[in-house]
Amino acid sequence: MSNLLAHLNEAQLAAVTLPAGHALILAGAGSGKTRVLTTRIAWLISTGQVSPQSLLAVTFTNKAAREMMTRLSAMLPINPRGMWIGTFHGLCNRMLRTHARDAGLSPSFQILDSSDQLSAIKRLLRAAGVDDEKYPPKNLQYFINQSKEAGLRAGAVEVFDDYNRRFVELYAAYDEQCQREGVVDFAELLLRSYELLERNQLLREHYQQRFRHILVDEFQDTNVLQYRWLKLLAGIDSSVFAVGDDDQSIYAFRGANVANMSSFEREFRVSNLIKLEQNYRSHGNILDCANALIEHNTRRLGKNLWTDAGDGEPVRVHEAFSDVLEAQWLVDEIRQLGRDGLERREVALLYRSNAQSRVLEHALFSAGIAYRVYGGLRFFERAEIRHAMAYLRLIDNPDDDGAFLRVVNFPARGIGTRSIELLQDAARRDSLSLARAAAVLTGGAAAKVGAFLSLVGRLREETARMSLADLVEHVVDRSGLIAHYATEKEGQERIENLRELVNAAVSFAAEEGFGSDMPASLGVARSFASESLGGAAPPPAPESFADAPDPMSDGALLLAASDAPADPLAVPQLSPLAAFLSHASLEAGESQAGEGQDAVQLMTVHAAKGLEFSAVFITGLEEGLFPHENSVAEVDGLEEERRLMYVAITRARSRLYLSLAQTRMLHGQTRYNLRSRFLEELPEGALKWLTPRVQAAASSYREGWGGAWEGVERSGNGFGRRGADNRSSGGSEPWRDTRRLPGSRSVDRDSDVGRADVTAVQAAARFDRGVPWRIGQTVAHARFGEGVIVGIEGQGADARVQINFGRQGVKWLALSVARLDPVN
DNA sequence: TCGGTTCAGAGTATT
DNA sequence: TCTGAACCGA
Repeated sequence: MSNLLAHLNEAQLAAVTLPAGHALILAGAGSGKTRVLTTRIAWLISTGQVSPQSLLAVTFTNKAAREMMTRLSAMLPINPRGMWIGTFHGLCNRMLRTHARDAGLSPSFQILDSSDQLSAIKRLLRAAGVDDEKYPPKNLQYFINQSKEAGLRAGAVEVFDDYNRRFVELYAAYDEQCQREGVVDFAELLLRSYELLERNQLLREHYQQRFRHILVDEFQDTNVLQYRWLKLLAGIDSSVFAVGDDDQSIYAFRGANVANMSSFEREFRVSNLIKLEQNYRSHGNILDCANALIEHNTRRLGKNLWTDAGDGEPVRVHEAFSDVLEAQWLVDEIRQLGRDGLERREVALLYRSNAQSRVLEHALFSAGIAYRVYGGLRFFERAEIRHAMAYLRLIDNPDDDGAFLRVVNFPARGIGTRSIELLQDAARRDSLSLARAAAVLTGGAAAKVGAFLSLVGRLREETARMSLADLVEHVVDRSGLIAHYATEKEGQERIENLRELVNAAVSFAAEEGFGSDMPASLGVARSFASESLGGAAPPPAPESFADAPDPMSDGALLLAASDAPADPLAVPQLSPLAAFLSHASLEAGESQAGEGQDAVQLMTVHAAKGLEFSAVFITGLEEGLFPHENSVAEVDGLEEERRLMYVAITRARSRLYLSLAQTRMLHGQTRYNLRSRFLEELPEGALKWLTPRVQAAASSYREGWGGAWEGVERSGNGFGRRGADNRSSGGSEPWRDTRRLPGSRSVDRDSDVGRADVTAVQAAARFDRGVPWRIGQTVAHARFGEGVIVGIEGQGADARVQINFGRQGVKWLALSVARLDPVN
């Protein structure tokens, strides 16, 4: 055990060995966060303070959960598989499977990923005859997920207008459809689990007493519902150990609520707050940049990274004329790093948005430098894999309409839209699944759909006693998918992927301890016989849960079973096939092969979170790009961008490069960007400019841009149609006022000044005329709260500003009336 | 049912 | 500029 705690610094040691009680660990970038978390678990177990069954650790990604388990099994002679370590969704899934009946679900419910969900919504809208122009499926999806993540069922969503009322109706209809089909979307996993605990006192108390220690990773990324779920799970005797970094909160846009950190501190009366500030990753100059930058944010919990590794090299800054030249410079620099002995995989190129990768890829490709781009299609998202999974889903559950529609005519069987529509009408009329409604069809359509159904039925029978791996292989071979792709020009890769799916099943079975003699459809969860999912007996609505928590229900018994450490099945009663299906939905798989390859790593800054590299290039440091123009108009948007920059900087171990381009091709237009304000926020002393640092930007930009600049001049003296002239504004450095403006100025060579240009220019003009507000500025209003100025119009007594108040909406306010106070 | 054309939109993303 | 989705004609 002393071994366990060796090499921990003082703060880490204190965190790891905290006595029971709630704790918040503010773990800076590179401060050994994961190490503290896993060592804490190992310490708790090895000192006998908690049994492995009485501990729950939750992360956001499967990768993080795996990492935790790997490290744990290296520290302790235990198998962490049976422990409650996993993602929020994974743990909720587990809980719902165990208590499916109490949760009003079939124990083998299937999980919809985002695109399954979107198809389900489109199907719903079509069935309901809803105008999808007026109610775009994507918007409804967003609405539903938002509501669920706020813990709101359709009945609980407040609406004030007809438009949103319709959304609520559709939300309710969507939930009904899911319930009917026995499927559950991601947000539902959490909400259902939350409701289960909330309504079932016995279950809640059981888990509250069971989980003495609850550990949460990346706490700053939790959303409202996840936080409430944790609150529900934590009993009087539980200790919640939350690890996070408010400065690395970069997921507000997908619902993360940093405020959970301070709520946690307050609501749990956290007495132990420990800051991990010693950084083991980066050299001093890099940390100086990170610290100085993040200082510009307000409302931080407060933290300062330090290292004893020395200053290291300066942070290099390079300003190129164009995006193409920026890429060219990167290539040269990467080559030089290679000559200095640095491996390719130790070099990362980071960018704010995916669109920026193309130029970089082009340059790397031309130079013959191996690279790997993160993101893109993941394994289980590939069309051929989705098709195969649909066959598997139908074998497991014939009532899965989504799966039915995906493959009823794939490979093509001559079943057209017409037949499908007939089928859907019948299904709706009699409240049947599509497969069950097929009986109503007549003629050729009946024969064709019948052939499909008997194919699925045959596959189900043939595989009934097969192991999971054999089943998957059988289905891949006999579904007709392989034969279909064999006829396609580029089908070979798809066939290989299908073979890979068989491999995935083999390793999944091995990991889960499914022997090759164990039938995959063990306890065949539902065949046509399972009426509970059909139309006849509707499953209990979630609202009815509270009725009957029978202390000796199946759930309670299963609970005991799952407590037994010897139980090889993490999830009782789930067939290997159903387990594989849920595994595939919860874990989309690797995005690309070739991970072991020695290649330069290209990714967005978001994707880089949690990673580290010897050399990091942060590219495109321009106003409008980074910070992104869309973010500047959002409440707290700029601060989130700054945190993003902070994350980017702290990825680097010894070498950090910052680069920008004066002109960039974006959306088919050449844009002329200003240098990112973030560069101005870094300490001069830590930087080394590789290109002349241009102080009086206007004059030398003019030289550098040549003709392009003249284009601007022609279109209106350089500052837009309204005639505001920077050179006549009288200031000694007129540019300084505009350079802080958000949005890049874009110029259409032939005609006129681009839209973004006009906005910036107008703002500049207003600024020059003494309107004391600028776009991007955060202001406070007595009634609407805080907002961000996104537009300025008019002058003097007529001046109006457009402000985005977030939830309160975007409003135009007359400056002569509204009282605004600057924030910051 | 497929293949070409047209059009809109273009920010970050895990489960 | 480029991509993906929607649409139309053969």
